[in-house]
Amino acid sequence: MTQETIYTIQQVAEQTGLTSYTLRYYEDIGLLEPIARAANGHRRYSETDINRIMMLMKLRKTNMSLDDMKYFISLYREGSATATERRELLEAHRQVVNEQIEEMCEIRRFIDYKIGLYTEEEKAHNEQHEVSTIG
Amino acid sequence: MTQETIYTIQQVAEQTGLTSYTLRYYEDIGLLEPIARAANGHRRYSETDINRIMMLMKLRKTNMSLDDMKYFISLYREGSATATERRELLEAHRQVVNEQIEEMCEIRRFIDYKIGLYTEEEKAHNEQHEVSTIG
DNA sequence: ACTTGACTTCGAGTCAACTCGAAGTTGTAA
DNA sequence: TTACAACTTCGAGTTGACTCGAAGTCAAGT
Repeated sequence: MTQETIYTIQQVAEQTGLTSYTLRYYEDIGLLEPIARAANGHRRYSETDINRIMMLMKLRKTNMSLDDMKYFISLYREGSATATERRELLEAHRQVVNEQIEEMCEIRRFIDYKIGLYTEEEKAHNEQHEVSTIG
Repeated sequence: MTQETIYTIQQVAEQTGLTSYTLRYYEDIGLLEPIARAANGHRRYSETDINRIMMLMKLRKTNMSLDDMKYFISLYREGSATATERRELLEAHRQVVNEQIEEMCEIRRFIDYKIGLYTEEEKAHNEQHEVSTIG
């Protein structure tokens, strides 16, 4: 039995960037398994818990809702029988992520175009300024 | 003076995918200029209005807040003197968008990795199933 | 003349996702 | 032993971004 490193809620907050409020909230709504407790009742997070949190953060950052994440986690709890459905869910989500990336790239091109226009506008403005300085 | 095409709020809603509620809301909070009115007081959107809306939607989709968009628009109203600041804002936002894209791509790789694991898990599960079927 | 339907304003309500505060407990440090 | 900080639970409050409904106006169609 290997001795697993454990973390306090504050340590996890620092590591993940989530607040302790959010960590308790995620546990309350069932996104995290009930976290192990020290003798005094304080939470003690394992590496496994941290991994789960990291995974949730990745899904969150790609705009998956907490409800959808809850559903995914519920499948996870049901064990290996749900592996196919989980894979299908992930595949669907990958598609969503792909579309988001594609859209962002398109918008980036738009922003580049806009920046180009502004650069011209500034040039015009500066020339205007030059004239009024000269004239 | 060229005759510009004009649109009703419903037409704009259909074109943009925003609701008429949202269009009025954006105007209320100052993201859009006061929209021109027909004799009966109904809004009549110009191509210029539509372009502004499209731009706002792009910024929104890249997670710019309404408050930040309001600030950008306020600079826009102040005219060509603010061109430099607007360009700088857009450049900063492009950076934000770049980081979002980068992060999304990273998460996509993670999802791909996870899908790989599930595919293996499914294989194991199926072999297990085979054994119990045979046994 | 009258109904229908799309609009108008304005204030209030909703929703997701946190975020916080009060009141109480516990372990360490002065 | 007493102060202090970090935790605990639980319910309530906040924020951002809409979303809606009530009450009224107006033009067009029957």
